[in-house]
Amino acid sequence: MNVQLEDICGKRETVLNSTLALIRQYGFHGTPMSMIAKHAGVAAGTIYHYFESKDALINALYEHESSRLAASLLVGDDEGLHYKERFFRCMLNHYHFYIGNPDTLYFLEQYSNSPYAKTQVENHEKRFEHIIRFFDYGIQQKYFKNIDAKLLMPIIKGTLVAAANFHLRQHMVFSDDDIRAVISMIWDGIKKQEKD
Amino acid sequence: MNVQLEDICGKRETVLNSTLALIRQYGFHGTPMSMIAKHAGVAAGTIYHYFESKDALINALYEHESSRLAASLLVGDDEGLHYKERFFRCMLNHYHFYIGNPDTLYFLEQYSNSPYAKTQVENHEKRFEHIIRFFDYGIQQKYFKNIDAKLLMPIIKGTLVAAANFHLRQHMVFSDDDIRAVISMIWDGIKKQEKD
DNA sequence: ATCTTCTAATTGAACGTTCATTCGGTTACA
DNA sequence: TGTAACCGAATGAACGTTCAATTAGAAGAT
Repeated sequence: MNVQLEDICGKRETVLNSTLALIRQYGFHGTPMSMIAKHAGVAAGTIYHYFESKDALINALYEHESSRLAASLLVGDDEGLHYKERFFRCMLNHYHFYIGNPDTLYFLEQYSNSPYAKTQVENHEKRFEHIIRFFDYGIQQKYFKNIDAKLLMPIIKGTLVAAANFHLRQHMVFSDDDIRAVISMIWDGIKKQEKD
Repeated sequence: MNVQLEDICGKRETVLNSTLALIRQYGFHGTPMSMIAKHAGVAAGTIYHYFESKDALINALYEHESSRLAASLLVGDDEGLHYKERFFRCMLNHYHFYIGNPDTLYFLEQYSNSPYAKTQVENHEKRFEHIIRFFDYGIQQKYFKNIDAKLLMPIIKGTLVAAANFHLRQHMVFSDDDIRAVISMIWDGIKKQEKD
C-alpha cells in the first residue's frame, strides 16, 4: 500500500503511481483494476471516481508521465551557452530522467508500441513543442545535417532509450563518461561534419 | 480468412500469420483466441493442437519473426568488400525488412517492451550471434569506436526502428537516398572519427 | 482395389475464471 | 443538511481453455 504517498498527494496521484509501478512489473493486461486498488489502498469503485475507465486511466497516466518527461528535458538550459553544450545538457537530462524513473521508461515504451498510442498523436506534439523548436533551431543554424526535426527526434530518442535500457537491464554502473560517449555518438552522427 | 495461405503452408503457419496481423491491429489483449481462430479459418480447439496456450503461441510467434529478421540481415554480404560497404548493406537489409514487414515490426516492438520478453534473453543472443560477430569484428578492426557490441546493437536498432516507424506512420515515400542519409548518421556516429 | 484399423487432426459448444464496471449504501466534511 | 468522496460486494460479459465427438488419412490385411 502507498499510504505515505496518499498523505502527501491526493488519491488520484496515488492511483496513478500504483498503476505505473504495477504496469512495469505485470504489463497492461497483467494488472487488473482490483490490483491497482489494493496497491493504492483504495476501493475499486473509488478509481472510477477519478477515471472513467481503465483505458482512461492509462491514457491519463501517459499524459502525466510524458509531461514529466517533456518538462525535464530543458531543465537548466542556458541560451548563452554554445549550442553543442546545450544539446549535451538536454541529452543528459533525457538520459537521467530514464535512469531516475525506470517505471516511467518501461511504461512509456509499452504505451508507445500499443494501439493506445494511436489516439494521442496531436497532444503529443503539443507537449514536446519546445523541444521541437530547440531542434529546429539547430537545423536552421546548420549545426545539424538537414533532416526533418520530426524524424530527428525519434531517432535520438531511440538511441537514448536503447542505452538506458541497457544500463537498467544489465544492472551495470554506467559512468557519466560512458553516457557522454553515447551522446557523442548521437552528436557525431547528426552534426554537420565540418562544424563542431 | 486466410484460405490461400492454408493451402500452401500448414495450419500452424496460418495461425501464426493471423496472430501477427491481428496483433498489429488490436494489440496483445485486444485479440482473443476466438478472433485468431476465425481469421485463420480454424476452430478454436485446433490452435491448442499446435500451441500449449496463448502465451506459448505468442512466444512461438516471436521466435518465428525474430528468426526471419535475423536471417535477413546478412543477405548478400560479401567479405571481399570494404567493411563500410558491408555495414551499409546490413543496415539497408535491416531497414527494408521492417518496411517490407510492418506487421512484424509492430509485433516485435510490442513484444520487446512487454513482460513476455524477459523469458527470452538467452535464445535471443543465439539467434543474433552472426550479427554480434559482425559488429565485434568492426570494433576489433577499429572501424568503430570502442563500445560493447551488446550496447552498439540496440542503439543501431533503435535508430532504424525509429526511422522505419516514421516512414510507415507518416505514409511517406522515403527515397533510398533518405535511408542512406539515416544510415550515414549511424555510421558517422559510431565510426572512429579518423577512419572512413 | 476394397475393407479394416488406428492415429492424428479437427471441431465448436460448454465450462470456469477473471475482470472491468456498477450501484446502493456509508462516511467525511463543509 | 447537503454534497462529494469513498466503499466493496454483486453483476455480467469476455475470454482462455477443455473435451467428447467427428473426420481424414495412412498403413496393413485380404
